[in-house]
Amino acid sequence: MTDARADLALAYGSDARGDAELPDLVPIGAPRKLALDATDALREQILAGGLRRGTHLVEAKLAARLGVSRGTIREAFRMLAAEGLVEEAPRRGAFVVTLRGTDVREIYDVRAAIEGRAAALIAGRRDEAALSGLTDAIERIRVASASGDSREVRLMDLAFHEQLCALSGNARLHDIFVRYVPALQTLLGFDVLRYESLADIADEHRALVEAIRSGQPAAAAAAIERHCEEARDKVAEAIDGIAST
Amino acid sequence: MTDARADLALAYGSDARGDAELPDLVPIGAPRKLALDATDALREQILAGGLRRGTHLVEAKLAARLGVSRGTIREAFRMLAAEGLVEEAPRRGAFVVTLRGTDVREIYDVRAAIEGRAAALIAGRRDEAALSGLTDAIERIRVASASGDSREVRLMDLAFHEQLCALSGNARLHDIFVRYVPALQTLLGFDVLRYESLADIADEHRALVEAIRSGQPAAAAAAIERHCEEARDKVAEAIDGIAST
DNA sequence: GTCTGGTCGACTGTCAACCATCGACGGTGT
DNA sequence: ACACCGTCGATGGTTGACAGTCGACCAGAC
Repeated sequence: MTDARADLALAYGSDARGDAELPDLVPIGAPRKLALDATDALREQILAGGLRRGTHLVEAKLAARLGVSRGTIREAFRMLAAEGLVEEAPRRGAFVVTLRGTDVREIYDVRAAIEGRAAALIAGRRDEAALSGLTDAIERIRVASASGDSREVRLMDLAFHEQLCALSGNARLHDIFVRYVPALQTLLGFDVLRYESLADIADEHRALVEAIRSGQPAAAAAAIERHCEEARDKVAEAIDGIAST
Repeated sequence: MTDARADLALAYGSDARGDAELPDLVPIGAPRKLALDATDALREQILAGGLRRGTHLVEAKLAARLGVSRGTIREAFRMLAAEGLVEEAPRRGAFVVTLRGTDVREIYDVRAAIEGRAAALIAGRRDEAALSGLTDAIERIRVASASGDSREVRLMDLAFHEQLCALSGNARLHDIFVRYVPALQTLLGFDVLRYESLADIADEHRALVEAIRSGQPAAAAAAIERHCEEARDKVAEAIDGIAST
């Protein structure tokens, strides 16, 4: 789980975080399990669109293709299921998740709950370090939007929100975020809805950080929640529009 | 996962819920997987205290004892890990979770986030059916407290909070609640902290429902959050007190 | 006496092969 | 058109085996 979290973090760019490693070699990477590699491979395929929504994932075939045993694939399925990328139907197998408008709405409401709380925690603590971490994240959004790369902007946007959860100091909040959100975000394909103006994004987030900086947990939470709810409504509407496929 | 949810619900007494089954045989239970049985068996053992915190769970031994194969046990481990009852250390195995004060605090903050939003959703929807469902749950708390059975009161208390999440209409909020909370609650042993007066519990929850009934999402959320935070501080303090073990 | 190095058993991670059973599909008979 | 039936593919679960690691123990070197 910890590994999955780290991977996802990397996946959308927080590798650039300011973790300035201490003097020498300290931690040594945790022993990597094969099942995790399999999970990554499958996740990548799904998110990249190589496996379309609703696809039936056949254990044996994937095992053969990835060169691992069925047991390992099963393990990967379970992790992906926990991330919400795959649904398992007893006796029928695993399927690439199909998202409906209600799913999107639900997940964004979870986001509102989780991120709102995270913001409140940081605000209540008047955590300067966290605030500067968030400011850095905004800077990365700004850079991305200056370059005009809309996909990168979305990644950095998402990274900002993950930072928020990570910096809350509550590992479980962060866990939940990582488990539910990035997958969804990527499934949506980065272009369900278009920004009016890329430049506005950074400003919008700056306002959020200001709300947190105010030191009033309730206000901070409210700001983030509103942010999530707006996104929820826009995205869900867009999805419902397409869902007629 | 759905099954696990149902089981946990049963585990703390919502079997008494008002689901009055329709006429005849309708649903037929979903095909039950062996791994789920194993999960239940282990969970029960852990929660009942048969397996003490920190115990190393050895795959082969458990497999033999439960009469299933190692693969099945592994699957069970992963589910328990998702519920937070077990920690998996790569190459070293699975261990019964050891809770510290910070863990408790984290989980109660997750509760505040989740339940706060659930309350806000119900309030915003002015959902009469949900309100009456919650009222029923309170009634069960009252009955339990009248009987003086403090353990039963705790179960019904927890059931109330699960109802809140379930009735929010957001399955994912409910999922998160079920995954994080009941296990913790039970791990705490039902008696980390004593109620001053059992009778107060029902009243306290009645106030929560009134806040929801007001129809103001923010107020409803705030009430629940405060409720959770108070519990958090009390319980965490109690745990830290004992932790010197 | 403590630190180093090696041995050994225990356990996990993974694989391959196998079986019973369930579900979906397609053909058949009515 | 519809219900029945048999086949085929896939899952759920088992067994047995094996390499790599971890942890503990033991013995010798500094």
